[in-house]
Amino acid sequence: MKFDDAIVHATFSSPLGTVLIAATDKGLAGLWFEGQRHLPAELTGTRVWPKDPTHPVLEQTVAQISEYFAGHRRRFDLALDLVRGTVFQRSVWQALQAIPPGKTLSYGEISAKMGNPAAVRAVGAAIGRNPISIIVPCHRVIGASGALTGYAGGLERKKALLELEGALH
Amino acid sequence: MKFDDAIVHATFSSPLGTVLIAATDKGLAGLWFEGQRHLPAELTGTRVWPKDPTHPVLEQTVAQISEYFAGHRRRFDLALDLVRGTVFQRSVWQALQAIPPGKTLSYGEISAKMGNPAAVRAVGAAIGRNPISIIVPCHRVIGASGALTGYAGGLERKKALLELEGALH
DNA sequence: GCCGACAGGTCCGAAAACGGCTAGTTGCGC
DNA sequence: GCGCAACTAGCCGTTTTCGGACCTGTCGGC
Repeated sequence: MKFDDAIVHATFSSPLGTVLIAATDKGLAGLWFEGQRHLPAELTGTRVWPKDPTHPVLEQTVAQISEYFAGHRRRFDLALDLVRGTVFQRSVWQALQAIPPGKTLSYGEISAKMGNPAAVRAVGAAIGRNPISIIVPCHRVIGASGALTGYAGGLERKKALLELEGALH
Repeated sequence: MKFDDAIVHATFSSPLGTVLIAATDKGLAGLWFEGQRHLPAELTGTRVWPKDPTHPVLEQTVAQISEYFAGHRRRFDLALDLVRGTVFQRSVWQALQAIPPGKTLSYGEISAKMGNPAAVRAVGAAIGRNPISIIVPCHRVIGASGALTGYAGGLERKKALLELEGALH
């Protein structure tokens, strides 16, 4: 995944560990947990983005995420910069945003809704590459059997997020 | 067991407890005691059949069963819809209808009559799935030793039915 | 470029488990 | 010896369970 536009980042701590966020002038471009998988190359490599905690989008993000973890917010109001990724991935991420808080869907239901029921594994792979955790709610997708099945940030975090939203039990 | 055709149901009370009956336009399709085993999924699940106590077949059934329990009737004159079930099950249910009231057969005798003497346990399993109790007289089949051995509606009911028909002692 | 791995799910066949049994064999007590 | 209970091992259709095969888009490695 490439980030050609001017991009800045910041970090803050959450109940689920340190969180790194990145934004362009178009909006929030990424939100990753510490140690999660499928991080963009810029985060693991030598080249880094400039740090700028005063960026308006990043400040809004920190505020809304804090409200979210405090249980005072369920939906987010943020400009998102989701230009990157393949056509297929973007359509998956778009489908994710249609899942309301407190509800879950299965990978199969997502692929069916996208008109390609057989692309279940591909959907799983694309969800795993979702750059904006929590806000693009990839954690609301679980296995058809009800098992949590996987999460780039670790199953513990997925479980915690779903419990926070009241989607379990 | 599937019930694809249009089907309606009704309930009535008998000396042996509440009875549920179901019918299609082809005839009586089911008669179950309250709480008996091997109920069709439609009765235990969320999906239910429409209720229609005025259905001709159901009215006839209620009338004839009442006469039966009053001791004024031994044979039934009803159209039966026994299309469902496997080939083997249907042949077993057919064999049951050949047992006259007041008489009993053993599971082994049934399987022998069907030309497959070794299929005794299979016969027992099929009899347990008989959808139309009383009228398809599964209660007239007892163990080779004379023991009642089993009944989906409970051994007490089996015993009561056989006593009513004068098949005991 | 080709290959293999994935945050899954469906289908199909094989295998095992499960019964409303029963004849045969023990192991008792008389 | 005899009778009776308890156990056993086959019997057979059905149901359930389980394991592969296959599908699909991307990405990382060769």
